[in-house]
Amino acid sequence: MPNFDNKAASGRPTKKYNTGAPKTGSRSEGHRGFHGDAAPAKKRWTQDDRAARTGDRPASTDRRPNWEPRAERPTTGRSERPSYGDRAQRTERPAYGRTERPSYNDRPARTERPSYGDRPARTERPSYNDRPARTERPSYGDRPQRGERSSYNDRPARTERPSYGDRPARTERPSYNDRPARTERPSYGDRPQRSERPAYGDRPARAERPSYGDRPATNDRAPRTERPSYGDRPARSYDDRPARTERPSYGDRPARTERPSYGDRPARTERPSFSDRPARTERPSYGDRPARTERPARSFDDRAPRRDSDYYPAKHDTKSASFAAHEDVVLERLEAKTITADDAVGKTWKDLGIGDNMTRQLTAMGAETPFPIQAATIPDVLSGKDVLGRGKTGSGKTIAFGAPLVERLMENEGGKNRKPGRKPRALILAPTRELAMQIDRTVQPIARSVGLFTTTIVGGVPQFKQVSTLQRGVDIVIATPGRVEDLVEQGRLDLSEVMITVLDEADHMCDLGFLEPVQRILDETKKGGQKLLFSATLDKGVATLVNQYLKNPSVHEVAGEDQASSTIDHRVLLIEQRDKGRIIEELAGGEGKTLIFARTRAFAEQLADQLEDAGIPATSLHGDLNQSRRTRNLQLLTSGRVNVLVATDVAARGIHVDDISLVIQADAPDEYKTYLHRSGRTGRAGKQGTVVTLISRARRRRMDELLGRAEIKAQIEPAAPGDSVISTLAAL
DNA sequence: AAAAAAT
Repeated sequence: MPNFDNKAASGRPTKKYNTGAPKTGSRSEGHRGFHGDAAPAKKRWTQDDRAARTGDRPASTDRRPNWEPRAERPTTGRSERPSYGDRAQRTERPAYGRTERPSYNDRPARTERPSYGDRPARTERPSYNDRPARTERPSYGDRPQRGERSSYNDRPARTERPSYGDRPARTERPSYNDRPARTERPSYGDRPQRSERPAYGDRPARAERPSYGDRPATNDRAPRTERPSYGDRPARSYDDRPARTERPSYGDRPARTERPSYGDRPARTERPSFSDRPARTERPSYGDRPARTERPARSFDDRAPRRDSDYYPAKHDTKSASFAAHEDVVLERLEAKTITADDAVGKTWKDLGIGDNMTRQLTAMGAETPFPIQAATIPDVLSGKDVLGRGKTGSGKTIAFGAPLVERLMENEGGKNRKPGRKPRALILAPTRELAMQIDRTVQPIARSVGLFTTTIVGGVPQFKQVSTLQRGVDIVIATPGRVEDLVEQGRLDLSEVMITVLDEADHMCDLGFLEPVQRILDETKKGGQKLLFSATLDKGVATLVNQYLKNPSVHEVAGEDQASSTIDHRVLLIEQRDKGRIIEELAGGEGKTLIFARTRAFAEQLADQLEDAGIPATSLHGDLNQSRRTRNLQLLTSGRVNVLVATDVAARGIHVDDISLVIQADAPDEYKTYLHRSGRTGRAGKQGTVVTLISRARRRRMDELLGRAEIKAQIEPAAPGDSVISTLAAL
């Protein structure tokens, strides 16, 4: 059972409804609702009974959430007060609620949260706003799931669904009376950009408002320096400003985008992280950006040593002699402390410095003796050194950093710091939520065996549970970057005591889109803290972080564990594009568990649908699904209720599912590292696995080159639907 | 293109 389920079960009280009137018919004295022999026979209500009753008793009473005081309900009769019951039935209503994100209403009450007033405005950070809003993207989240249509438990919670058109206006509703009035509430740095918001239809008409038409243009306003700087002014939150209607209209000001943005103002030296980086739109986009070496150093990155342009060769510059030379240098560094599998033979956990309790736990988890990568890295981690660890997919990296990390926290703590609200002392970052949760499943029992606590801090899931766990006190945080940043900014996660930081899939965490958040997070951790970087494809791409944050790291990898010695059979099928669907159907129809990789979410979803239509139970995993569905769909494959999962690269790295016998790459990867990670989902723990990559003939050359980089020997052959090659592969 | 925060 996934541990986050454990937590859900052990943690906070669940919402209780129906706490009001006792039900009649209790059988014994002393129970509420006991009527003795006089108890009236239970009668089912007919439609007519119900209709007759609704006049004096609002039907929705019983569904009153317990936070809504009954006494404050409007006194108006039901007929005047539209209730939930008057809303159209589900099927009649328009398909709202596409996004299914936790709504405002699910979040902790405002008053429980710290003021947001003094944190930097959201617009200063590169945001996810750059990608199309969820509602603009095809959403697969709320469709009835393939094969699961019977259950409506998954539909969005009531409060998440819109269609509130006929509800009383916000201010008239009693339930929100106790929340601060708008002007008292903290600033919503995260609200949509002005230009995205609807017009201010409800503010006073212009003629009634003081006109600012004559006001000098923005640029003529008092120069910035004379005004309080947003950065260092003392908690002058937006709370202090006058209520909206009292404020001057901004209608005449230039549109926001024309005004000097926060991003333009000089960097705040006091608060280097979370604020100084350039706005995303100012940064070159991925497509346009020059090769790494040509990019100017990021403006906020002054501490980083200036990059030597030769040191980071362009990605595809294989023919350059200097590249080869440098790569050798880097590889040499990385291989400096290679150990062979033989070196680990006969080593015990105790030999490596792992204590008895943890050893018992590790043994119980099936890790009776250390794997080579664990034998290699654990002593150095325990000695407090920064470590780079490279072990092939499925070689046991999680325990390689997890076990010594827990051991170090133990030693460092001396059993003293178990106070509620203690700050976390270790942080493990992963690129996907599923991976973070999987790591927690491994690390949590190890930590618990010595009385330490972990929590996952990932997005896509309500914050509340995470925050209250943090408040209770946690020693190890296992997280994805976005939510960590969010909570840090909210002041609800303090990383200043983090003495060990692990980057799992470290090379990926250095890719565009991850690197800068990771840098900001690392900046929040304790100065001089230990850093551990692990990946199956650890390469020079991590040099940026290594130079910036690591001190004399020791580098470990395990020799003799290259792809050649792996248990994976690599096949490439040259196919006609139009045959792809058919061939995938034939391949996926086999007995064993099959994981199919598609390049886009839409294609992943389409393929899953297609397989279902062809009578092959399949499910999907990609970023267009809400988190509960992602978790569940992955669970469907793990549990074996479904044998085929179609995923984007969200599932490429780190995800462990037992006994995947076939990996199909419906779209070939662009990067050899992606190939290695995808194929690493099979052939785990010494088992046999097959990877089939479908390509068009036009891609043959690129594929050859990619396989060369991955150091993989694959059989490449043409194939068409119905060919025996395909059925042979499918049967495996 | 995907992923990582919501609204």
